[in-house]
Amino acid sequence: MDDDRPPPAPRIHGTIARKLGIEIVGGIRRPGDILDGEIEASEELGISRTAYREAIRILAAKGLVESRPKAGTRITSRNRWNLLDPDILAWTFEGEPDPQFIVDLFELREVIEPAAAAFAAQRRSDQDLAEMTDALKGMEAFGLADERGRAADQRFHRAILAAAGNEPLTALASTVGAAVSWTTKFKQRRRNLPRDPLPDHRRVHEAIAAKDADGARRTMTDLLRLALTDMELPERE
Amino acid sequence: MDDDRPPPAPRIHGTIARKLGIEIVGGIRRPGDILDGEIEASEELGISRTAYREAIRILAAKGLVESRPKAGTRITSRNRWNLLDPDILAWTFEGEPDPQFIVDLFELREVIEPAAAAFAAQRRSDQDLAEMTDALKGMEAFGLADERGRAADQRFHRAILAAAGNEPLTALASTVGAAVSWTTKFKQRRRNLPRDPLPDHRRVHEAIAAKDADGARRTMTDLLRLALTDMELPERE
DNA sequence: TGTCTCCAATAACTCAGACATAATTAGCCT
DNA sequence: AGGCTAATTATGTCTGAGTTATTGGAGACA
Repeated sequence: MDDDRPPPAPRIHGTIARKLGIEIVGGIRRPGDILDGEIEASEELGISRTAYREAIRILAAKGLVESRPKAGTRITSRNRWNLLDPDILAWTFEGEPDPQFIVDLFELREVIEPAAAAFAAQRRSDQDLAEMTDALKGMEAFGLADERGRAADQRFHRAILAAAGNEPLTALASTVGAAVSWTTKFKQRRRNLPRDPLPDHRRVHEAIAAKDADGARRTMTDLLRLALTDMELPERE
Repeated sequence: MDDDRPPPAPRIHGTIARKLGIEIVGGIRRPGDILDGEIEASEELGISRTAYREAIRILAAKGLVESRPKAGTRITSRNRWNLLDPDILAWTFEGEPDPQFIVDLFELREVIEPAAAAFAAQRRSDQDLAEMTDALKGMEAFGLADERGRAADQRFHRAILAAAGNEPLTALASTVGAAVSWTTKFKQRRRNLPRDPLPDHRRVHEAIAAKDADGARRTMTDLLRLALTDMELPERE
């Protein structure tokens, strides 16, 4: 069910799409800007027009640009961007993301994950629970300072989303869940483990194990709120 | 701030991407399937390899396929698809979408929109409120049987999301909001206006106008729950 | 018999150059 | 001044050749 083959080797079109994508979400290139013509741009980059065009198609598919004959390829306004697209999210965190954006992302998590935890408490299978238990063990074994520990953290949250039994909701997991990982790395950068998040995770786990929907919602809300305050980001006025 | 230029004329690569995308999300082609080679496929479709390849790049950007030299282009497993991508959502509703999927979508709305309504009640500007008022008037004027009325309905929900002041949350609006429109059309198909949804909308509007966050959350929840029961879709067991 | 290394086949990838098409712009006419 | 028309131009499409990354199997070896 899960195709876990090694990712394809990086190709030119993907590389260029990534490069341009980072420049766009990073604000180097701004909405309304018109990119250089295909011939000029491809020569500038030392690649063929074909490869450059395919890169543009990728960006257009994600809503970052729109191109039309004669007018050229222009960067669309931000509200047209698919901010939840995994690639776009990853590109956003390649640069220095706007602190407000991170706050917004956490706010989104505070909306989604408690609800997902409640659903998970109601619908989880024993296998789902076993996956959560295993992930929790991984977090305990390595801690969040370790890369493997962070991976286990992500697995824990993904397992909850999966147990919620709602496909579109789970699709958010790959994006928001990825953001979790980036923000955690972000956090480590400025301070060493401000507080032990493991007890919070255990409480969520217990509630889901007991099929206590309200408890799961509440404990998950607590977990996220504390995680956010630990980030020491600007509060919303 | 909003680039509302006429959409570019349909091009071959977009058309083919759409066609293949519909076949994939519609289940005609299944995960794990390998598409025909570029030469064969492009000849079959009567187009050039270039156009076909660009179509594949679009699908790959949305996570539907993955291609590698020698191995070919294969359809990825569903959990890799960006189900929230506006195009994918639209393609899904081109065919007969799985009823369970629609239920999941409504469930997602019931998670997101009440929270958004609560934020909107706290953060709305007078201009935001004016937009909602205007949209509500549009709904009253035309009713949901009319295309313009449905457009006003969408505007109402979008205005709330926008007033919530959370960009990623708003990004969901273009997808979930679009789904609203499709499901409404879906509903009209089987029965003529089961119940007047306007009073529900007015109550949400009043709560947001009064900056009553809890009230906004509650009334929005009611609105969505009733809208779902009106769909007469299979309940989750 | 099973495992490993190497090699050849293959399909996607990249390139180059030409022609077609659709927006835009300027210019013309009314 | 306004609206139609045609030239301009950047993207779109096509063809055909050459390159590169996987793969699957042949052959060597334990």
